[in-house]
Amino acid sequence: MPPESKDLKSTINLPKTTFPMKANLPQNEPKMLARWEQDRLYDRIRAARKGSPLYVLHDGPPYTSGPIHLGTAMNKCLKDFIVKSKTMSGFDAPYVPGWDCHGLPIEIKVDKELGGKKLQMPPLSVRNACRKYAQKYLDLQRTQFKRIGVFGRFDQPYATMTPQYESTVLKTFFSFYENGFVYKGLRAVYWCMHDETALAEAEVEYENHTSPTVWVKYAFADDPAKIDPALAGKKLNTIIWTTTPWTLPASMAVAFHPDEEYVALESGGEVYIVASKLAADAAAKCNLADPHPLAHFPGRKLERLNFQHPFLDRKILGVLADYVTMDTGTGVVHTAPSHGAEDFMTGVKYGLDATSNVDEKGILRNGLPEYEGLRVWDANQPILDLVKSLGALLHSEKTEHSYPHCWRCHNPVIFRATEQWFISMETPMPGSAGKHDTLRTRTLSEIKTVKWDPAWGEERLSNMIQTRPDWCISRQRVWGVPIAVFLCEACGKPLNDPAINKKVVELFARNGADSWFTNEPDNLIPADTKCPHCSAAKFEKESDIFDVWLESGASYLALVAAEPEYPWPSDLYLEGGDQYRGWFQSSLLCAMGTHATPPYKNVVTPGWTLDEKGQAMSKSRGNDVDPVDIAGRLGGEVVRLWTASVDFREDVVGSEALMQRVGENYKKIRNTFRYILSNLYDFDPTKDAVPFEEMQELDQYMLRETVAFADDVKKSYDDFAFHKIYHRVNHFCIVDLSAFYFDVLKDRLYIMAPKSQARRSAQTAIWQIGEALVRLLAPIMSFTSEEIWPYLPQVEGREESVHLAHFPAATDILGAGATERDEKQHEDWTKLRNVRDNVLKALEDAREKKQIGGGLEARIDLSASEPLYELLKTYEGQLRYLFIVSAVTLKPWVEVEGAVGGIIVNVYAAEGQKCERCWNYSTQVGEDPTYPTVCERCSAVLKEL
RNA sequence: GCAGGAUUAGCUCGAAGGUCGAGCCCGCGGUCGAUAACCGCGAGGCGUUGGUUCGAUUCCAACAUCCUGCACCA
Repeated sequence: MPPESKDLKSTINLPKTTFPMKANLPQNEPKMLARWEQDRLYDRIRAARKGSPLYVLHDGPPYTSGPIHLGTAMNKCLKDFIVKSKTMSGFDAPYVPGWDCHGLPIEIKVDKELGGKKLQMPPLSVRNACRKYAQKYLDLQRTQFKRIGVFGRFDQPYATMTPQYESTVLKTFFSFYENGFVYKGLRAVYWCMHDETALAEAEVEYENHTSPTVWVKYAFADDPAKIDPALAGKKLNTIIWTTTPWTLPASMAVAFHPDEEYVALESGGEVYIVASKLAADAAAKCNLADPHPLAHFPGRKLERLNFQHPFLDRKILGVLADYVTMDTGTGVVHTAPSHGAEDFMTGVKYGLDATSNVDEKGILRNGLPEYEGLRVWDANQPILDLVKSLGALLHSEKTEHSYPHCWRCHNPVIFRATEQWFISMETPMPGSAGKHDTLRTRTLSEIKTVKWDPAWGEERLSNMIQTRPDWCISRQRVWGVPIAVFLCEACGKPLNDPAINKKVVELFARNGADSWFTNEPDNLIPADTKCPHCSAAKFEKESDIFDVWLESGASYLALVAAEPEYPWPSDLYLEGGDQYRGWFQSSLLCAMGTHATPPYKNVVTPGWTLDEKGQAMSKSRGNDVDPVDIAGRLGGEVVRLWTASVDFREDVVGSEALMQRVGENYKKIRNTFRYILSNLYDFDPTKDAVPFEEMQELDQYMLRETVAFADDVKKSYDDFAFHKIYHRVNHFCIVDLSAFYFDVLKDRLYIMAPKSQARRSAQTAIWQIGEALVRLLAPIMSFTSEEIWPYLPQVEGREESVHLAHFPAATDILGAGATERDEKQHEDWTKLRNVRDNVLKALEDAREKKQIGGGLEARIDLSASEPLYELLKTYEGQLRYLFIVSAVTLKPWVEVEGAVGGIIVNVYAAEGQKCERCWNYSTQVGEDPTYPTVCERCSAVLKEL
């Protein structure tokens, strides 16, 4: 029964699928997540890869004081891409997320919540409040990371506030301690005398402050001829300049720049040494009448010569320092090692006394009656008066300048030298060859064994290790791991007994670091223990806690302690560039102290997240993009795809507009899949698949292109070049598939008899393409790949989840036995596609001239020079389908003026009638009386049906 | 100020000592059998100034702008 003309449409194999065009990601992703959770997919992946080579990416712990931001989201997505791609490459790649829970920011926030109550609370209560706070954000961040599709051992993460972790921190410290790396000593730190506490640099804010500024005469107390013969017998002085007169009692040295020129100015019978560049200014300020230079010399001439303190019986040493600048003052810097960071360093270098005579309340002690017992600010004027009365005050004025303030109480802070714990960078390594084989030098040589990506990381970290001071690991705080060391009550010296240390580590492992607060020394120290220094028998507990960097630096040590089969070193660390100062460095040092090797084989550094103007993204600026918000409105997949779209090794731009754009792109990829699925509705690979060698050549060519595509993508996964994958996938979907292959294939898929070899060949190809593409995209588009997975034909042995599957190999795509590459075929088809582009351009010209509308309304004459003509001749019968026109006539080459690329395309209106079924034009429409409105090709198909 | 990095189309990127290029966006058109789709065509660029070179967007130097970390000091 011949179909009526209106029923012809029902004889066409139009695409059909229930795979929705609209993704509805915000609604569907949470359902997918629930399913994964219920199926315990992460555990099933572990089980599936058990026994495969391990690949351990060790997670850097984010800080638990707020929700995640775009940078954190990107960081986790990148790690997820790596873990999933390694998994699909056949590795056993576990991922244990971690969190950094201790430290100041949390303690400060909790302080604010507690208000004045904190002072009345015992440390354990404060710690409990902090723990609750940290746990709250750990839970929040965990939910947020999962929401963007990150896979990992989320039900059993590592956290720096767990007993096992805390004991590892302490054990790591003892490893340093027992090997002689640790000492306790003075150091100048920021000190808030209002809050009576040391401050970290991050807790200091610069605000304007008005200070008295004084120019003070320091008499020279050495032989002037040592500087220059011209000065012999002169009454010599130098002039210092300071904005903190209260530090003068602590003045131990005057610093000169080694290479800057200084001048000795004679005026009123005395001689003054100041920097040449500042001489005029200093002479004017200090009212030096008629100054004239006696000698010029570099600052280094003054090293280790003596001066006299203006009001104390103390020799002041001439020292050299590179930080002396020539922009303000006199070029001579009064140096009080107990009250300045740089002064302190200089003091260490020259062996100066750094004892602080300022107590924790900021009151001067052990001083002259004029200022004894006064607060530092109140001492300024009396000291100034004292200096003046001795004739040493040459000038004074008020200066407004930027000065560090406490970020909590906003009072100005001071530097104050206090006892701190240090890890010395100059300690010889255990079993070392000599004293030049120190923690610093060995670390520097071990840095070279790590692969840094980008490569500048090696230089950057080396520079930092090269110049960094000893590591100050103590903090006078509550929320952290206590430095669990006993101190002799009599002499104050620490007890370092490995047996006792071990006992405390075990205690921490059982009961957590809180047990340091609940146990008294007597519970932990054997009764007969005596101080090795003074033989006293009474001990007290150290009250400082560890720098949090020491804690997070021990993270891989903690993980390996719990998972002994994990490799040392780990395969990869991946964190932002700020971690060269932080985690990369502290992890490296902790590993050096315990294993004498780095904890990582590879270190990768993503860039910073910026807004569309190139400004750093931050919540306080209000230019941040919230990944959780994007996930809620556009989908977690969009956050993932955005992460993949940018070159993460550089600073990356994130914005609403970019997310929208990526979302558009997502639709394109999704539609490509939808088209594949919609043409497989009647395809069962076990029955219908066509062997490679029997496939149409276009299909063979496209499958080989797919193999090349898969190779590129897999290579890019290995290189962590996700943005290349993003662009390669786009290109493949848009240019190779949608615009070329699928467009050409429509005719064959729709028109040919459903079970015809031609159609089955095409279906086999797109099935394999879909199967390859879904796997290759799974690490990045984890939600959508999983959604697509069951829509593709189910063959036996196929995994339940795409995330359990492997990347496709060439034999998966082509079938066994097919040659992976065919250069001739590739070149031929590249040329054919080139000709196609020329034809499409010619069609567009004809369209513009209103000669044709759709391509099928055209027939074309094509002529080409050799050897292209020969090639076209071979494919002559296929050309009309390749170009999607109704007819192609191949003509021998004739030399024509203006022919481009050896091709001439002429477009004409197609001859004959439009076939009502396939829309091609044919002169034979109507020849078959059974089907009078269709072409010869369609009538043949219809007879077959 | 010190250390490290960046600058290519409106956006995201790729390549290379020899006329740079892709996708998206945009404009125009086609199609109405992937339709909250699909196809084609078009427009559009190497931060600035020097140097090396036959030739530089590429190599070198300086400058500018931006990012990160450190130092911001007497």
